Amino acid sequence: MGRSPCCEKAHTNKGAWTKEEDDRLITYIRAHGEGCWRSLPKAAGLLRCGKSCRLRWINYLRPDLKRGNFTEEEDELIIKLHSLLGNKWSLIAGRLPGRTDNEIKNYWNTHIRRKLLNRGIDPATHRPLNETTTTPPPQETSTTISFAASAVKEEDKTTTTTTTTTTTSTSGGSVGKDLVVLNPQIVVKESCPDLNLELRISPPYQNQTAADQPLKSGGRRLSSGSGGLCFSCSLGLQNSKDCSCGIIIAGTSTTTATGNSNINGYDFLGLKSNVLDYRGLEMK
DNA sequence: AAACGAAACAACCGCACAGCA
DNA sequence: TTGCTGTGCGGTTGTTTCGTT
Repeated sequence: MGRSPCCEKAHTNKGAWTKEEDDRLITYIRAHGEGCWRSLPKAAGLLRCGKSCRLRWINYLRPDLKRGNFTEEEDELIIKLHSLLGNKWSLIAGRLPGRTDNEIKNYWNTHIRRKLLNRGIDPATHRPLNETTTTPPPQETSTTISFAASAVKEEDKTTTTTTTTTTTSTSGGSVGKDLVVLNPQIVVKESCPDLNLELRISPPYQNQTAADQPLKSGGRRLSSGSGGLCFSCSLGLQNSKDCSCGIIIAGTSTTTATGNSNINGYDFLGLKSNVLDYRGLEMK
């Protein structure tokens, strides 16, 4: 028995959305909230596929979207994130408030790719173009963000650590990650100075926001950047006045409100001065 | 002003993942 | 354990807009 189609294609509109359709969708979601996309079109009186409604809402109708041109800071941030994450547009979007994965993907393909090529950089590998024939691209090798070196040093300082190394690989571009877990609340600071991409394994934080709640079902949402930290902290912006998770910084380590130690504190892209405004961002 | 090509943007499609019965 | 379902993601395609001749 095959899977039922997400919608009755014969009776659904396709193509550009009309103002009336947008209004219907907005009105319905304001009244009933997001979710249950399959049944939403019928309930909202829309002749659209549920997936289409979801896409329209997420990419264009959500009230927290930032429209308009990308800034130079956003450009550079996207480039850095792409060099580490590959074509993980949703993850990249998660670090750019008000931007959607689709928007970033399009922007990458139309602007940044060309920008990098003009700089003589291969947009796929982030290496100089004349190196790409001799050096395998990161997607296929271990452009692993190796945290092992710093982990060893950190390990010297503690006798109760366990080291877990995981490497993930995906078809679209892999992100190798040596994740060193010291205890359920501590992840060793990676040696990469620019980006805080740590994944935490920790008990649920009591003051979770809606965005930190687990998915009701399905999806591939990753938990990086959540796990009890506010978004400022997930970006390494613990000094930010916008920090809302109660992390107290002491030197190069932090202590959370629950008393757990945290390694942290480097200047994420030099953004401790809030070059980018991440206020109000919710991880998707 | 018209034709054409390139660029930019919007939307669709197929697949993968996670939750649940 | 397995299959179904709902949802999210990345790649691709279609459409519109802009610039040039």
